[in-house]
Amino acid sequence: MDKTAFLSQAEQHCLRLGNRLTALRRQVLELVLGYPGVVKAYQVLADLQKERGVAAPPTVYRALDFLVENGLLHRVEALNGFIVCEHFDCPHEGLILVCARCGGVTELDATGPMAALRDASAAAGFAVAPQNLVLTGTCQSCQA
Amino acid sequence: MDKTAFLSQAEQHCLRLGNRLTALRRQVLELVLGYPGVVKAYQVLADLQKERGVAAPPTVYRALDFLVENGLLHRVEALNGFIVCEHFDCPHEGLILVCARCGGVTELDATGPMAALRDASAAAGFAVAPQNLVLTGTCQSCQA
DNA sequence: CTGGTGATGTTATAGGATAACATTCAACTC
DNA sequence: GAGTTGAATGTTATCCTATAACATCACCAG
Ligand SMILES: [Zn+2]
Ligand SMILES: [Zn+2]
Ligand SMILES: [Zn+2]
Ligand SMILES: [Zn+2]
Repeated sequence: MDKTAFLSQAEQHCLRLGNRLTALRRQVLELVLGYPGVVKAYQVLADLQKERGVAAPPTVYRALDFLVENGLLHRVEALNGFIVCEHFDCPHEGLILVCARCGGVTELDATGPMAALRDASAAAGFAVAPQNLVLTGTCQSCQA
Repeated sequence: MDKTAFLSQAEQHCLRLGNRLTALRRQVLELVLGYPGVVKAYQVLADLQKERGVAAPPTVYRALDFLVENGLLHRVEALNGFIVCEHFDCPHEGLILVCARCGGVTELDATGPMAALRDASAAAGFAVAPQNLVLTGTCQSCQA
């Protein structure tokens, strides 16, 4: 999907959820889209400052939080970063693989393994909520 | 296992790995043991300062890193915290279940499910690094 | 116009982690 | 015992990440 189409669909997606993809939020999403993999909040902030002149942390954090809440981004806790979700329109439990060396990201279907995790947790009385799984490691091209 | 026995076994465990559980490291481990769930580095730092008078962040971070490397603690990335590993003597990867309602934490051995995830990822050319899995959900007592 | 609501701007600070260098300690050699 | 070496710890400073608190603005309904 090309960038323009993605942004357009993202806007529709937000509307369906009853939220607005404002100019600022759209700009932030566009900046994140400019990276192949994981982006950090302060990186986006720096980019935003180049385009707008001024911007403070809360500006970018609020936009990023909005995008995460609306399913357009995933937060990668282990790396203090964010990645674009390529298929925000279909509800999914993705397996997100993040390369620790190049920052590249791959999403796999993890239905089977997730079910196994859910079963193991249920046996301990714990109800696992729907969520994405983020694993770090090394991608194919970074394996020496 | 009671605290003294745990510390004693932890010391033996480190020795087997060719490392030393020094007084400082032991003290930090003891402080973490004092908490039922997730502890943060700066909380440990504060405790350490109460007991020693002075202590700086690197002191506690180095000790925590050592304990993680030796399998006595797990780092919970998503929460910027650490938990004690109750079964450090058998190699495993933790499945850490965090209750969204009460904040309680349970650790399961996720070696099996992790192997499944690793296989699925390997099929995509991705080498998953050893790590803990953090899942959110609802614990038994919080399920109404 | 006016009040209310959501979004954004602004300032300041809290919270988490590490770099770089100095010092001390334990163990091993001579 | 003195000297040497590498690991561990102390110390200072700084960077990165994230949010609190409050002010302002844009928009729309009444
Ligand atoms: Zn996704
Ligand atoms: Zn890579
Ligand atoms: Zn464990
Ligand atoms: Zn609970």
